[in-house]
Amino acid sequence: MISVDYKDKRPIYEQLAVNITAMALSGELKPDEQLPSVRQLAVQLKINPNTIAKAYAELERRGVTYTVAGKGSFINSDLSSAAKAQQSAAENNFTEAVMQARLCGIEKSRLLEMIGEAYDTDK
Amino acid sequence: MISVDYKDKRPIYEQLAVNITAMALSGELKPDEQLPSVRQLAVQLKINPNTIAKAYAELERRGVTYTVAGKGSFINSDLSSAAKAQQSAAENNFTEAVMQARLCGIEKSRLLEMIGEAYDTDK
DNA sequence: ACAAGTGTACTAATCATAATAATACAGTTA
DNA sequence: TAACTGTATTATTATGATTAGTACACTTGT
Repeated sequence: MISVDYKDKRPIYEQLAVNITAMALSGELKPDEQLPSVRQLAVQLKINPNTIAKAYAELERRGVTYTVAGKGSFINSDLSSAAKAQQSAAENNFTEAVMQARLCGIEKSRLLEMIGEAYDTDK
Repeated sequence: MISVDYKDKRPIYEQLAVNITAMALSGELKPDEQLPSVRQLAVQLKINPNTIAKAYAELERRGVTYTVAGKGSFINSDLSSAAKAQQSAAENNFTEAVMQARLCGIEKSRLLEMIGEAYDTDK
């Protein structure tokens, strides 16, 4: 389900874009499946339609969706570029986390331990 | 050297706090060593004294420094609480990065590879 | 043709945060 | 006493996110 977390410091439109991208990549949203309309989702989440529109514009810019004038926004069938971008971002994030941990004096063996746990966590 | 990066999206006062904390934990700043004065550092970095003051207040709140009225701010000799907080944050960040990577379909073996490289990087 | 729905565009107003600016104050030091 | 310390206060500016309201071109179903 598409949702928004107000405790999250990221802008709402960014949360929506990331959220929907994840749902598309996981298959929870199928290729060519139509997203809820801007106005409909705005009512559902009780936020401004312009914020939804901004998120949808971002999704199209990132290659996650395509737009048909007068019809709506749909999940792209080719998500390879979005998937690559996401993986690249995740790898950068991971590398940064490793270097940060090293600077804190965390041993490499400890990181290896943590991977074992974190990688198999449900969530 | 204490510095500020305007390309960084984090607030200046936060950058300063993190920067000085890292210098204290690495030993680049010794226990009981006096930090540059609010006004002096403001001139040096060409930013407002209030921004420095905010960073110094944060550092004291986080247990990195102590303040002597009329004298200045000094590095705390006991940095264990700050070190623990920093390590805890780094571990959380690392765990998040691992789970994000897994969600992107990155194999565990790939992460193990990347640790080998990232952990030994200079920077 | 018509009405209702789609995304998009535009301007304005509001709000929160960061940063600047200019003082002022209490304490310390020489 | 003079010059320095951190701190506090108030006001102002800048920026980004969000809200608000409106308008437009397009598609769909009647």
